[in-house]
Amino acid sequence: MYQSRLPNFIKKEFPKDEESYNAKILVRAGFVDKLMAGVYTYLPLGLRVLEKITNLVREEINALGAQEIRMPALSPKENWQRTGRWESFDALFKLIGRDKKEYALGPTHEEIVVPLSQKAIFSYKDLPLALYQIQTKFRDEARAKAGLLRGKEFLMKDLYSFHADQKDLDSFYEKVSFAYKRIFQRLGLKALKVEASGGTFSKYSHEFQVFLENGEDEIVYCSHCSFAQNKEIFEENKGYCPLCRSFSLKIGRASEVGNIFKLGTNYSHPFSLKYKDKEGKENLVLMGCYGIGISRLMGVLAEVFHDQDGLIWPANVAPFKVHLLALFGSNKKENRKILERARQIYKKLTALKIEVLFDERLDKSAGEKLVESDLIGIPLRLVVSQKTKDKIEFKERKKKKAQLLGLSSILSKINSLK
RNA sequence: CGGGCCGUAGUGUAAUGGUAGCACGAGUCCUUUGGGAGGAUUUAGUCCGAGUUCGAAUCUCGGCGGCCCGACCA
Repeated sequence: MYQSRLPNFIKKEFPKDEESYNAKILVRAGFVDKLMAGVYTYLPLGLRVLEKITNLVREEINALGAQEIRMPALSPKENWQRTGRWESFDALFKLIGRDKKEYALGPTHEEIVVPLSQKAIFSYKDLPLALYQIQTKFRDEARAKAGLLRGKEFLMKDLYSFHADQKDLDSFYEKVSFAYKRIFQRLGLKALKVEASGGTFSKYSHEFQVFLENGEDEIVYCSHCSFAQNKEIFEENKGYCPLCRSFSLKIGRASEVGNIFKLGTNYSHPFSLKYKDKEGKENLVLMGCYGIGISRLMGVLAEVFHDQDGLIWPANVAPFKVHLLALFGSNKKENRKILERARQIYKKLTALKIEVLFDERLDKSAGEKLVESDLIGIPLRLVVSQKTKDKIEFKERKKKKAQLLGLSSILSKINSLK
């Protein structure tokens, strides 16, 4: 991609109306634009990151044998009345159509997926079933906060599973848990699996929490064993770990990037979602639901991976793998050569399906290009200039030192990045 | 939803109640080019509404909006 084609949303200063780091840097570096509190536009660079995360999540969820669907964001009041959540779901966005009918904008989709699955679940032979979607969610939050960490409109992966018996639900729940661990691991995040309240309907739940200064949750965990609980359910004792009994309990702030629930029959019951077993007897379907906040993850990644100069994206979600800069001098003839060399490199890399952002802009100074490159945070930077002669300067965003290399050794460096 | 802080060109900032200024950006021209280049020139602003006052960006009230703390967050 030629950088001259990118609309330039990069700012010289941090926005004054944001305080959380992820909001400040993502706005400044031109990844997102704020439309209103808790609602952001994803600009070209930001959308690329969002889709990288989306695809990574999709891969792992597909590997569970789940089927992707896309449910509507708009849904009728009746479905929500059926479960009582028209009244009880505080953050439900409600609207009225010209037909005077009332609708909800989906904050989560149990009310939609249950009647949907009813059309495909009749017998024990139709189970288990797992459906998921990656879709924009709406929640009328009392307070949007911390940039992408809590928005009124956000991207979420929501998976719903359907089972004939508890054992099957339990084993699928564990499989999802492992898939989640893989997802966060691939994103370079240390996510702690934490016991949490099941909320109004469910007794059991686990959250996946990433330690962050400005995370919303407080986590009690043991530095000695695997004990970890959300502070909201932690019961005070004499200071030792309830699991391993060592005095190694710690507390930390974290942001919830995923959660998994065993819903049991809480949603199949109001919709009478049943299947016939081998004896022809009708039973309620057991359900689980599993969410990952995709856009929140993008905010968390910005919070975790940066330095004073800007973002440092992990390679597998970076908007591009390589940032190729052509730095020009005063000599026009020389500049033409530099541009030509850079263009050759760009062509070779793109022919190898390597994603390259090519800063070939003539009207930007070398300094500005370098500063912007650091802000954007693409993992590898290549520079062609008068200084590099017939070599190419290679630098990893996360490292201090650059080195001059030939194209072939640069190619092997890029390949080893993966 | 309670509390606090705050709203000035696109961005970031200044202006005792007394001429709304500066920098960056953007447009044009020239010179520049390895860490946000320089000159010339143009462009663009006091969130909205009322009040106090000879005079309001500044004081008062109301609204709207943003951030933060808390409550809330199946």
